[in-house]
Amino acid sequence: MPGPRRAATARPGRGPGAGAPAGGRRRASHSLEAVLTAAVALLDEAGEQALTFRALAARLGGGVGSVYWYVSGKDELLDRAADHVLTGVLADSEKLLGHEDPIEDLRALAVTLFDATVDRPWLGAYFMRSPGDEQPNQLLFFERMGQQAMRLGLPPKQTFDAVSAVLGFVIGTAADLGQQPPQEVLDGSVSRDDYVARYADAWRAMDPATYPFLHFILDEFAVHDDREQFRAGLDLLLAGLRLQAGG
Amino acid sequence: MPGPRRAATARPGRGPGAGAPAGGRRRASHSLEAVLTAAVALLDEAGEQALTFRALAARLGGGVGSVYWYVSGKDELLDRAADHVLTGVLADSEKLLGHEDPIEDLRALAVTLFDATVDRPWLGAYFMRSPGDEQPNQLLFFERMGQQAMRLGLPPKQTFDAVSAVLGFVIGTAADLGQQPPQEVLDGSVSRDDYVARYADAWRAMDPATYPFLHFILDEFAVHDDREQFRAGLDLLLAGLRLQAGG
DNA sequence: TTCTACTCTCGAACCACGTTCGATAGTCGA
DNA sequence: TCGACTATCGAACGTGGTTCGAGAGTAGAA
Repeated sequence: MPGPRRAATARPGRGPGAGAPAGGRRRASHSLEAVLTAAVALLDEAGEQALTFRALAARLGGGVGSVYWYVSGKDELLDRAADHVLTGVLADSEKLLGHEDPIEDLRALAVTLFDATVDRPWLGAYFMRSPGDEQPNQLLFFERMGQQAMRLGLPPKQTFDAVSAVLGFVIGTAADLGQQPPQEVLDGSVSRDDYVARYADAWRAMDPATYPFLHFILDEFAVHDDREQFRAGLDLLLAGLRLQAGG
Repeated sequence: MPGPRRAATARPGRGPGAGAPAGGRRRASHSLEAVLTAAVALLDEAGEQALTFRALAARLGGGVGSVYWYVSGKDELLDRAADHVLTGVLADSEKLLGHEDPIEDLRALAVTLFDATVDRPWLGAYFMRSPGDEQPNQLLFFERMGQQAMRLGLPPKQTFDAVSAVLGFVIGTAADLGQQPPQEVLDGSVSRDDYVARYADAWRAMDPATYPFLHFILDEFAVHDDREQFRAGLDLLLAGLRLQAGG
């Protein structure tokens, strides 16, 4: 077997990816950074199914086999790609902290994470995958949320439960959203509003006697905003937490 | 193309799958029911990756192509399989309703759904997938939860948000759990406790100064129970909801 | 300079899987 | 007996993950 699994340090040879040296050369030169950036680009542009080793190699201007020098397989590629974008999310979230109320900081972290995931449906499914060595930022995010939760002065168990709950809620809601757009919405051939409206119409046609709830919320569903709905749910959860913290 | 997409009624020909008629016959005889049952069995026994059309056909004692008469492809197979198990979950949950407090009913539904998913990690990822024609039970579950929520007397928007939040939380936490066991735990070669303990040890070795939260909850993490933790989070969410409902 | 060792690239080849398609068996009603 | 329709079957195709061995490029030792 080859010798992958190296640390994420810079390569010794040439400068990473982008810079093109003077003399023309045949063989392409990559780096973990370049591989992950290209992978994320593919993912963002056309979704999870678009990320294939062949497409990735083509984008890097190299051969399929080369990618395997940096990652052991597709699982690790996805894990690292997910963690790669988390780097930016983590950095953005730093600036939002510093409220006097720890729950406000918790809310800021949750919202930041959620917003990042709404724009990247593929993220949802992968950022809680086995928080091992390949996903340090995931662990860092967990830690960061925990630090805010600790300020509530609750015992370890309740603090742990609270952070897990918030994280689970963020991931669940985000993953949920990410799975819905089938294909037409991604293409732009059908707008999101039309897509939602189509569902609303289908519900409208169902029997109101057996589906009273569906009809009760029909009009709200037709105009609902995912981000706003997430915030509403988060507020409920945080209200419960505040209650538990006795304040 | 063949003529799939038929209603889920019984076949006319022979009795479904199991029963072996008198005269020996060459060709196998299936049914949507048999296909879904076999699919769920494969999924339960060895996880999502074990469900292949060839494995499924072999289990049914037939050819690969036959399965395509009942489902249009793998996506629909998964959707229908997920909805198939939901039938049972839905039935079980019926018995648990009838509390005077609607929030207790809501809790019962959430817990039932969660418990069903913990035992079937593959479910988590699939039961919120495009609630279209292929997943009637999903919609029914949504409706069922909504009916309880309506009893709180909140306006449509808040009722809708509340149900979405609870469902998102259940799915997120369940999916989260389902992804963790890598392979060793499924084989039984490594017990769940050992698996958790291994993580705890890894955390213990990290710098307490940069990871204060990790160390704060370490001991709790080592002995935590997933079901119990889910309930704790659900309680927070429902407490927030009760607050919103005004008592 | 030459040799050697190590890092990294490359793409053909292999294999598993989803899916298609045409052939064909079984069954029912005319 | 003859269609027409329902179902089954498996060879074959295309795609995508993964392996492997051959080699290019570079750095340091001899």
